[in-house]
Amino acid sequence: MKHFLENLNTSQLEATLQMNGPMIVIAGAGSGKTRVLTYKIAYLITQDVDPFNILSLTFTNKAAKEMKERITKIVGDEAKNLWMGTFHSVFAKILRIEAHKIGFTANFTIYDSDDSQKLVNRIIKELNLDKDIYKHKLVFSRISSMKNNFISDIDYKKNDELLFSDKISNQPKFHIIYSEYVNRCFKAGVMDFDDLLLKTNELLTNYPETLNKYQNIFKYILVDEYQDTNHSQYLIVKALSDKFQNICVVGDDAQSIYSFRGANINNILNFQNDFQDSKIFRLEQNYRSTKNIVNAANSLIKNNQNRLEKNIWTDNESGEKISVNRLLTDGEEGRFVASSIFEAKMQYQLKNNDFAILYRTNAQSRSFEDALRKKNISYRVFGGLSFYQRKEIKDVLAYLKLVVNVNDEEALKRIINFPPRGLGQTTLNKISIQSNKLNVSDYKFIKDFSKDSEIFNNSTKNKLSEFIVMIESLKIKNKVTNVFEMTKEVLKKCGLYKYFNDDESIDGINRIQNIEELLNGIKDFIENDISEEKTVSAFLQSIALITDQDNEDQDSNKVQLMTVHLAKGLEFPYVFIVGMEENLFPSAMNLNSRNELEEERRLFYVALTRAEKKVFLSYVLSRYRWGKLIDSEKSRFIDEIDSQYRSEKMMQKQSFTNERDEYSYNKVGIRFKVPEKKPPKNFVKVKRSATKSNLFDNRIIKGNIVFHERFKRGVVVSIEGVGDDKKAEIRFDKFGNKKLLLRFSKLKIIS
DNA sequence: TGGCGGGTCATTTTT
DNA sequence: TGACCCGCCA
Repeated sequence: MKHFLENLNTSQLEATLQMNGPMIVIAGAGSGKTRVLTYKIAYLITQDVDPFNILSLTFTNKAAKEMKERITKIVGDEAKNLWMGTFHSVFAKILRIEAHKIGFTANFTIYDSDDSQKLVNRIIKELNLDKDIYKHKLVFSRISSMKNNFISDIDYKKNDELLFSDKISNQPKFHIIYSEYVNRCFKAGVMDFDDLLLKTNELLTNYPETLNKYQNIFKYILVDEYQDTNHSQYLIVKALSDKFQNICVVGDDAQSIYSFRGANINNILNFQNDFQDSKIFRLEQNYRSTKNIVNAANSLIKNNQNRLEKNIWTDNESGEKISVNRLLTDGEEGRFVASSIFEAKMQYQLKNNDFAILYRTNAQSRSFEDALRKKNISYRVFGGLSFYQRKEIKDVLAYLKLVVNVNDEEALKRIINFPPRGLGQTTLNKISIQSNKLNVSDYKFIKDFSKDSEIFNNSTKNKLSEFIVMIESLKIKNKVTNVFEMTKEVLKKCGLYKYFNDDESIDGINRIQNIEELLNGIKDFIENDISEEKTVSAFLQSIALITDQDNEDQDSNKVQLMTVHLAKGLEFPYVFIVGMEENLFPSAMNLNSRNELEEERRLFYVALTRAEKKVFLSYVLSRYRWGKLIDSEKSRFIDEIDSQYRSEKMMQKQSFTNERDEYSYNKVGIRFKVPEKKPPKNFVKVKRSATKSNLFDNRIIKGNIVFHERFKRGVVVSIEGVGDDKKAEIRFDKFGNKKLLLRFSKLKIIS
């Protein structure tokens, strides 16, 4: 058998074999950086480095999982012992071990940004601050940015400069919100996403022996996507690697696109100054794209001043020039893309998933969805609400969180009156005031003090005590059973199942299905997850830091629609980059400084380099934004691509003006009449989707006998509506007549 | 207590 | 345009 290292080119091999000392791998798009990272770790293991001593940090759970699998294939099960994961998940694990040192218990729960924002919002209200001046979203993002820069609420109060800038921006009370937020999280025994990094830094700074312990564990540290690390992450990496200095970071400054979340491109630009005697490796051969695409991307990124010099090249074929297309409106843009996909599919026998449509903002997806649907091309929109962010799922999880950590304020607030049990806003306000006064959590106040309190009437006292009894009994049960049984118990005992079941609307049915999906997921966790623990706590930990991007049917044959940000790290044969207009891409909000504009340009660079075979750019002359038709002009980025790598086509003015899509166009841009519009058949729309459950079969016709997961067997009485609104009235054997929206109900046609 | 309607506000978002 | 939040009213 060929040795695994023989799969590498010279520069990849050099980077892989360099074991010790600080090193940086500057890896251009498509240059095999993941390969180097995996092989490097595999190589370390074959050189007798204990996997327990290797820490490998990635930016997504998916990336970590894939990398671990690939390493396992090379070195076997030893790979299971690697410390591999996202910054957040690895340090959450460590924080649980060390929790007592920083005043937490190992059972701390984690607030997602939704929880955090709600808390900030409540604090602003409680402090009687003007919500138009203190906008909770902005306040929270400032808190987040402070934490990411390792500025605690205490540091903040001492910093005259920051306090002064708050005065100038008319938000002098910001520091009060900040510290109240921090205190409330502490009292609730929760950490938010940023805390997982901030508290890790506090731990490593304040406890030298703990720092020493982890320095000795993590003898080798590898960081992927280093260009997107923030200051907090930088400090952690720096501290942990300080003893052995075996630090390897991999990244591409040209693909740094998350500065708005605190990522600091200077981390990668300054690496060589930060780490003395570091070695630098460059991966410059691109294996992904055609010469035209690589050269076009190079010519674009040259316009950035702030970058590391490199020369990306490829041995691949020249390929076609980048096609630049001007359309009249966003509607036409949609139809243009759909027709182009349709034609290319026919002409070259391509599949739907050979195509991706990338846009700057989620709101742009609509015109493409409409057009693809009309052309009967199935597609999938990525992004949007994830499964675990859905209301009904968060409700169930809130009960589980409360069982693990009764002090979790957001969890309690979420479910104390859900399903409704007569504990409304008035009661909650009273509880808040009292618990704040006594400086205890709401739960503790209700449990220990509400009985003797004069402020509640007897009926409220009874309801409160019933609630406490319910939670306490769940806690007892939780000691002896697993998360699956617990969830079923919660659904039954807390009235959730009944509540959702009583709702017979389409939404209600959909909710029940989501909850069943959750149960399936939990069952899967119990049966298949490698960790031995099957507790509620272990389950919550496993989902707290995941998004369900990877929860999808990967190989499904659909055109993929997503933002450019989401496309990072992916590749597609044919890529449409749409909305190439000033104020949209580059975004109007990032035109105020060179740094902002350069990030937009890097974003466009990322978009271009996703493509293997061909790139289509499009821009329109006027577009609907926020309900208004506004004039647009061509993005400056188009002209920044060297003209020898692009070919501009101006569509004839009339070519895409027909709203009803009776016309299409041929290769030279002349319109022709589409023979006849057929009703959509077999298309799939998964808008803002995250589950597989939204698939539906549009072939259903009157008279079909169908099977529904919940209502079992039934006969289709009638069909009404079209597209997304298509509904079927079905006479179920056991449940009577129901009208179901086909796009939600997983109906199987029996005959 | 919760349901409706009007006013407001709009990027990107691996955790 | 549409999603979301808040406040008013039943």
